[in-house]
Amino acid sequence: MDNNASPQLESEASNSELKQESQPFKKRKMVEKTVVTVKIGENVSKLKNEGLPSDFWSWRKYGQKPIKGSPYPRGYYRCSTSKGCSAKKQVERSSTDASMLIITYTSKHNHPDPTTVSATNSAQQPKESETETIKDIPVTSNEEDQEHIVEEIINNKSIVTSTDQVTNEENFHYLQSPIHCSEEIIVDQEDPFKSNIEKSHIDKIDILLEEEPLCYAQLKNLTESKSEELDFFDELEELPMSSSILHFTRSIFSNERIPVAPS
DNA sequence: CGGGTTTGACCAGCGC
DNA sequence: GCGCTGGTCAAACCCG
Repeated sequence: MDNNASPQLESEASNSELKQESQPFKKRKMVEKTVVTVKIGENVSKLKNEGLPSDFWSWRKYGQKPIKGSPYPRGYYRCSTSKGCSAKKQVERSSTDASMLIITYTSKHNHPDPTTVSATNSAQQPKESETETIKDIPVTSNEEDQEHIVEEIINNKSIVTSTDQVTNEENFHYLQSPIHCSEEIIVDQEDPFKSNIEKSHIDKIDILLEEEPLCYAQLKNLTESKSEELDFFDELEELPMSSSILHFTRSIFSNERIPVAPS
């Protein structure tokens, strides 16, 4: 059934991977892989509860496995946006820091960005559904704008923290070929919002937030409700992405631009 | 009813 | 060669 299943991906422990289609001489390892480490806060779960998707792509979970050495299981997701899409992601919690999410993206989407498509279709109806339909339409056409904004921010070096020095824009090179890639992008959810954004890019974020007020409101409300924290960890194991995280990941992946830190 | 999640079984690579 | 472990499959179940 799943042909791409043959070149099974290895966990981040193995750095070299391969794409079976073009590299028949090896079986495992060498699939395009991008590891994104996301630091999460309590609010994350809340957003999820609101019905937001874990990503702007549609992901379908097809498996979950306990990982040796980690108390948390790893979830396996496949892109369900398009049938033939081989894009996958693995989501697990860091064994050392439960507040860290390790999201491993593998393969590429072989179809256009859904938000791009929808944006194209609806051309411009920026304010049409933005105000109240966020629950039903988690990804509005506005998000593309937000995406660009966030992407700008990223390119201006605010998101990527730990590898910041290495993966600066000039050092970014984007995955074009199925060569190796075991890189880590630390998306510290608190960092971009607290330190960098609040300071330097507050304006941009403001715009961003204005475009999606509910999202912002949620974020704020989330922090307030403590009882939800438990829920958070509970659900985390299944679907960990928050909208804010998704903003960052979107900005990173939507254009097939996967920053790779040279090893 | 369609799409997504859960979960046990199976398969295959890798290390010893 | 064998066992361990990670990755995938697929049937059953759940939910909107």
